[in-house]
Amino acid sequence: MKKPEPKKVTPPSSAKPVSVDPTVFVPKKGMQPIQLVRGMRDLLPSDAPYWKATRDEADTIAAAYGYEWMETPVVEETALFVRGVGKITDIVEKELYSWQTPGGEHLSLRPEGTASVVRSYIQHGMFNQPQPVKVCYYGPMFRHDRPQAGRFRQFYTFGCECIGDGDAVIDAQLIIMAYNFVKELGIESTIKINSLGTSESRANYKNALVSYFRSKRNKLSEEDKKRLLKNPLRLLDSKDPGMQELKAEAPQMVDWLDEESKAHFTRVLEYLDEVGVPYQLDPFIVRGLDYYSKTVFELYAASDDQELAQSALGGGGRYDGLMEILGGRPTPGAGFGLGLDRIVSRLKEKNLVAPPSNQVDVFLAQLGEMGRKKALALFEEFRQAGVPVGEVFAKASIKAQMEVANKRGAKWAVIIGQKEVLDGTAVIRDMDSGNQEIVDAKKVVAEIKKKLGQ
RNA sequence: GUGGCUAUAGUUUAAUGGCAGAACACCGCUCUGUGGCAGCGGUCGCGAGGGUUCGAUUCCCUCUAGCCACCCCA
Repeated sequence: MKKPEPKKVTPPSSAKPVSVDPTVFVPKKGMQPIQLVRGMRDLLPSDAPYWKATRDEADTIAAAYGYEWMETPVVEETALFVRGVGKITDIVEKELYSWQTPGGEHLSLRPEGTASVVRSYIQHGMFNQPQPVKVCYYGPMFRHDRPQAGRFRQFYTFGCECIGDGDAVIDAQLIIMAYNFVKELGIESTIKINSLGTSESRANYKNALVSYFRSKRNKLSEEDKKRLLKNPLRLLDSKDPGMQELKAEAPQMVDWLDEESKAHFTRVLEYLDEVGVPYQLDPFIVRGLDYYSKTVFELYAASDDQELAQSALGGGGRYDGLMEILGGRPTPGAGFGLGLDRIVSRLKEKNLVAPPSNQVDVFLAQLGEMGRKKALALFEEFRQAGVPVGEVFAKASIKAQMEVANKRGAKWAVIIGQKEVLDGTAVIRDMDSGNQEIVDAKKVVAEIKKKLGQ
């Protein structure tokens, strides 16, 4: 941890002695304002409706499929991710935000959600609950990747995990959920799906793959040679033009799947067919996290959306071995994570959500200190009566307040000035016609309710 | 992390080796207890640092950030 450098303050020599508190930051002229940290971003009020729509849909879909909300901390022991996600993965090797505390703990900001949920499942003995345990979460993840459009160092994920049952129907239903989530928001997507088999069959396949590519080693690019050593499965995803021919003749994962994984995969696909959720088999989907087994899938924005950068919206799969890796009893699990930043940016670009609105039907304006006091109290009356009212009490001039009332689309303005306070009345102005009527201050709320048809 | 492109007001942008302009937005006035329309006025800017030059927003270098491709994926 870096300690903040103490601020040095040197008083000008000619100045008369001034007592300067060195712990107080003294602003200087022409000082640069502090900027966002690289890869971070502000979610502004103008984006709020899009995030709200996304959040609401997440709640709706989770509830519909019987998933309960939970939240794990943003900070975890580094070991959780090293063991869970895998030591030899990009996420852990180069994208983890890690540090050591003064107390000597090795901590990291979470790069994904599954490892934490599984940790929590073990720690809170959730295996004693009816299985499977179905939970969802919604929150920020951190990866120290190079930022780009649609790729931030802090990004938001909606994830669902189903732990405690290994049936293929669970894999299928998770995929259906992810697909429906974006579909119901108005985004067409494509599912790419593959099976990695069990860790044994995957290991066998990996060996076959390595020996195949080793024999062609001289034809590999430098990047691919590295992959051969580190993560041979990723060779299948290489975009190196010279690789296409080699890839075509390479051993296929399907041929190395054990019988059980093969049957499992077939059932997943059958279930998807049954529901009519479209998918593409893609042997190159291998996922960048080590914990996956059997089913893996990724969700991409449909082709007409691909002019937008970063079309991958999310992904997931089965992780039957993860529980043991993290020290729990053998328990199957499966889940997915969806990138909300990317989903929100599509909602915006396609105008799928009503733009931000601060419209109100009724606006409360005041004049003079007495009027302001009365209006402040009247505002509370309206609020308790459940009538949304706009106000800018901070502005003194009636003119400025009427401007705001107009901007916010108010149909009626309620005006209280000195005179009204003394008379115990209020003015109700029809903003369309400009007609005004004077009513008893005690009856304003009822009167407005009547006008609103409530 | 590697390579490339870019950086002018809150936003979208124009021009220029010699005073940096516009539109929208914001604030105010015309209208001192009343909004929309109109007219007028105002605030705010060359990402940071260095170099070349009489003079740099403009040319060069470094840094920073964004974007694009790779790497990966959310």
